[in-house]
Amino acid sequence: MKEYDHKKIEKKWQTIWEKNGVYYAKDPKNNKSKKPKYYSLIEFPYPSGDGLHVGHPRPYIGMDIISRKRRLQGFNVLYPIGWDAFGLPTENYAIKTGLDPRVVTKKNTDTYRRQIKSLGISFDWSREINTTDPKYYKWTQWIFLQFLKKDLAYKAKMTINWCPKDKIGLANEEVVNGCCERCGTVVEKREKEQWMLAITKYADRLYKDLDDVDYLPQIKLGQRNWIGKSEGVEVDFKIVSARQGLTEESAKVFTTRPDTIFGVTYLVLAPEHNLVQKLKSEITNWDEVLRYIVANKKKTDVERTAENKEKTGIELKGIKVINPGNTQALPVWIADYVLAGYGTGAIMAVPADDVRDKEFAEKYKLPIVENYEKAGFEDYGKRITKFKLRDWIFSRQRYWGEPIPVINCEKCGLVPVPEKDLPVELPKVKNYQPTDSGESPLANIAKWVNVKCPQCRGKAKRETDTMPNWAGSSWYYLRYIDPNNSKQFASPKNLYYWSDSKLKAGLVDWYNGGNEHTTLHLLYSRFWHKFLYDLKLVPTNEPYVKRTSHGMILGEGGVKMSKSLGNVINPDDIVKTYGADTLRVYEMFMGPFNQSVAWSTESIIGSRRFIEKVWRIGQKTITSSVPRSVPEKNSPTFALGDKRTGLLQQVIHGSLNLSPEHLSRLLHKTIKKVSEDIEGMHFNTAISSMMILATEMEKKQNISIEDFKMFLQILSPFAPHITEELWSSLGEKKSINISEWPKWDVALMQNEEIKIILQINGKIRAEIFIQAEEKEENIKEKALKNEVILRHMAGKDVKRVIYVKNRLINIVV
RNA sequence: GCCCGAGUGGCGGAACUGGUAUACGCGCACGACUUAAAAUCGUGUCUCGCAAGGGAUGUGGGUUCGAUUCCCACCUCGGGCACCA
Repeated sequence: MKEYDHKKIEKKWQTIWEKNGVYYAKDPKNNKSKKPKYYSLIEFPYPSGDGLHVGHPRPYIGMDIISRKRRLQGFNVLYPIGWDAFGLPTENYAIKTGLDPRVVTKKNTDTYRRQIKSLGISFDWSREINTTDPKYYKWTQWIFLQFLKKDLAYKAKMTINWCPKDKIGLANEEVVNGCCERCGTVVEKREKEQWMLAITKYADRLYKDLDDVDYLPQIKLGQRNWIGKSEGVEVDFKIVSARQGLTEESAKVFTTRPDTIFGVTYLVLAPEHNLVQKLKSEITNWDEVLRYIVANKKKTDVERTAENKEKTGIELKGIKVINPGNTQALPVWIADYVLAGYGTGAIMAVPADDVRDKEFAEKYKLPIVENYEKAGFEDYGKRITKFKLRDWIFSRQRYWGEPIPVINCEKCGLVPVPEKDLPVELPKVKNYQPTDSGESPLANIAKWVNVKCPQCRGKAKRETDTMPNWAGSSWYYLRYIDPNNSKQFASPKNLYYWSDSKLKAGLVDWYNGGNEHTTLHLLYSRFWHKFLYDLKLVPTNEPYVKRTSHGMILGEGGVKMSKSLGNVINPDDIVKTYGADTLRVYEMFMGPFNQSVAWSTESIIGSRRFIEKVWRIGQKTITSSVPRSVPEKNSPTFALGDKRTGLLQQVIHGSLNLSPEHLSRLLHKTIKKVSEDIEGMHFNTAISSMMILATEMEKKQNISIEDFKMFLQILSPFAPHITEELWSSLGEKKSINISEWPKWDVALMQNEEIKIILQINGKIRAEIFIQAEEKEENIKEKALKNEVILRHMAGKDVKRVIYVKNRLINIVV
């Protein structure tokens, strides 16, 4: 018997697969097979310097199982990978070491590629992309220019987060609890011109079109919460001043509860509200008000949170507003609990019904009207829809990102870089540290910055801001479709081919990614896709037909795996000791795919034992085999996972030697279970059922080659190397990867006898066996005659007998 | 504070739309094989009880013939958002 040598087998097949290109997807021009297309996608990794840890491959393995199954089901599968390589860690590393980020990225992607390849994931490596490759980001810049053309990219003065120690502008994601993520210094606010993308123009569609896609419910909910749609009414409150009476001005208030208008006791404006400045001359306590506004503006995020969100405010004396509901004059306040950026920046306060208003009213002794009359929804204003979503701040003052392809001309203003001049390549610099002024390090490269204006040929300067690292990942799934196209980001022919046949529904058939990306990345890429759709550059309205997510792999003991905790497990070590197939099976077996699970090196051995068992059965089958078995009628039966009767237990533990019919029955049940479990990503239970089958196969003296091959096929997406090796040892000339997914035979699965549980008042007392087609009355009669049942029922009357088909009988006494 | 997810053996976890709770795996104990060890195989492994039988799915209620599953209240943990009117 041949020894199972995972190193030899895995290396052998990985080399053969790569040489033969078995996992290459076929594009329409070289595809004559008429196979339907299937596009499965994982979130392409950020290649960090630490290399892969065991958590990274989990989604790759999950989608690999889906992709491999699809190939066996006869699809032309596109399962690509690339690198989302722009970003902070590489840049920070460059600042620290002075190394060129390009060199660092090359080194990191080489490591990642080698590690991922060692796991036998069926990626189409011929389509590998890298967001930092000028040939790639040419098109990221090109799409930006299209946004600019449509006025969806614009510049605006924005308050940004500024780290005074690092002298650098921070993205919101880089601010943790009001402090700089890198050095922990309290972040200040600074006004700066920023590039913005008008995602809010798409808010309604991004919200509504979720109805048409197949995302997990919690993912849809995450998107909806983030977009934050609320339906309400805009109500006008006329302003009266003590000096001149009724004014021309009115305060517009947005409310989702216009019915509470009779409960309004005061009005609150955000301190930044422009009405405050407009009414300056009418406000009798202006000095005091101005002091409050200035003090409030100075506050950092840290101070605001540290104050435990105690609401503060000040009354605007000398002015009142008229409640359109009951013409009552109400006081007007400004307060920090009203946000300038949402709604109209003004609220009508109903302290009886709103906890925040109540808290404020109690603090400042404002009136509270309980038990007021409710109004109709639209009686005092017009219906309006408001979104929480803000426009996307699209510029970063960083080096390692796509340069924004715009030129600032003294005469012409902002001029887009002509498309023929793309890409605007990142120049090499000596120092990656940002400048004191908060500009990107690119601002220091005079040779690169100073250019001629493309319009007037006069003196001009390049935009030195770069794009956020969300940019390259907002459209990468489109580039895989045509990765080497130098004329377009992808050809219409390829785009059309890889789109869902129903069109509009989406393009990627199944996209799996992390929960942490279900808001931003998913929303951004949907936004870009819809924009490209409006330009008729992509054939579908949505990018992803289906979206699922995976849970993280945590370190031993359930804490996050991190370098600082020293609990990082490198997959290289596991592959070396146990093999890629074992690692794959273990990662899928350890727990539900969509939940976080703690790593346990101790438990891997179980998966390795299973793989070895498969190997032993394989060796046995190769040397001696029997023809395919046919089940006999009336043979004893059992169900998967049925332990109570002890029958399966006896089977598993060998005290009962299973007939070939049983094996066949169990095999077909397992085929069904595995086929269905893969679709629901219940990989753990799929493996469990194959373990049961393998245990039983090992008990058998002889297994038919046909049966064993079917087992290998359903196992192959999980453990591709060992199954390919055994498949070829059984004389197959073609790869198991292009064989046909086995179908379960319902006739072979059926049990002749069914076990029925007998309960009295819901308590289990006994069990009986019935024939598959037996009549209900007969079954009930049998149950009532059962010895154990009679004993328990002595002296009691039967009130009801409940029969659940093929399951149980409950006798109520 | 709000939203989402989750609480089941020593551990990771099973249980389809309310119908045999603890599948599968790890660990542990004992046994077989072995000079021995490893590997492998076998037996056992929620709990009380000699048994018949009873009790257990975070806690307390409810609905039901029957609840891990549905409803209400609460507790704990994980994740997200932070005054969104």
